[in-house]
Amino acid sequence: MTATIGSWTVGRLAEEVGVSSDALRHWEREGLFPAPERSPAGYRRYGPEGLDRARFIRDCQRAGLRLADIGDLLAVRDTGTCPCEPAEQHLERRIGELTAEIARLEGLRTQLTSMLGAVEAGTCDPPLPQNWCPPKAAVGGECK
Amino acid sequence: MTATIGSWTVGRLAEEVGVSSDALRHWEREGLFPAPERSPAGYRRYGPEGLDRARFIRDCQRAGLRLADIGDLLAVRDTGTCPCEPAEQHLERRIGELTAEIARLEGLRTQLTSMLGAVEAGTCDPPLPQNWCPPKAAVGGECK
DNA sequence: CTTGACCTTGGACCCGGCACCAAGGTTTAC
DNA sequence: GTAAACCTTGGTGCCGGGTCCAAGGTCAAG
Repeated sequence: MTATIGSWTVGRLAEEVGVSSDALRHWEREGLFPAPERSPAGYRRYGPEGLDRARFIRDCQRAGLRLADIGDLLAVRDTGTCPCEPAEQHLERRIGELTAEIARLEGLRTQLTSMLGAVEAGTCDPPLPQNWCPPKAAVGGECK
Repeated sequence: MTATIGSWTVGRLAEEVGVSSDALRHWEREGLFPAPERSPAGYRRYGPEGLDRARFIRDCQRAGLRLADIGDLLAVRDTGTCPCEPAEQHLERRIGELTAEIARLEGLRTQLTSMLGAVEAGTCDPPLPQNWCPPKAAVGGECK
């Protein structure tokens, strides 16, 4: 309430939170940050709530949430209530995404590993790139 | 050698390989594909080697390699020798990347899972976003 | 008072891998 | 012969999350 002039400029706030001032301005443009008060000269002036908000965004980002999702959470949070319910949904969705992505990457890694094994063994035709070797020489694969 | 007019147009080749004709043209622009012969009217005409090449690129992509890497492999392949050695390096590098990424995602998932657990349990202050709850109400966290 | 470090704005650019567009020429199927 | 379905080119747009830039105003230390 008290418009205590906590008085952080973008740069200071950015440093405090550990992000770039460009990032802070970007968040503002994206609607995650309400337009802060300005100094007579037009400099952004943030109070403690700006610090809190920036940290919240940063933490959510570290949790792998996207800015749009964070915006959802902030909207709830700004009503004065906990964003726990929507957070739950976002977390669940994100966990699902992570699980799928991990599975995909693991499958890929398995594939690559077997390819690598084949390459090292000198048998370089069966794995996925069936045609490692140029078509002409494709017969007697004296590879490697 | 024999300039057999295999005669695939971009569209046909694209369909045959299972990619878009835009993708084929893109690959050409990116230097992965040599400029093909042209029909009198200027249409791209691909022979069997185009088919082979497109499939090679597609397969490498499926293996998670980037176009730039595939370009490296093709350069070797075009000398008439197997791209096995460079492929080995790319594969190893890529496997390393995958391993790192998988580890990162798993860490993230663990974190999110514990956050989710906390949210469900109603204890929503300790996990990463320390301040789920708006600062004012931060005291008696009757969350959820 | 000067120097240098900060701040302002809008916009362009980056990564990767295309997708989509317009405006026009060509080929093919009926 | 004509309409549909293809092809050509160069260009812009998209996703996400910013970064970097120029040109200029402001503020603090010495």
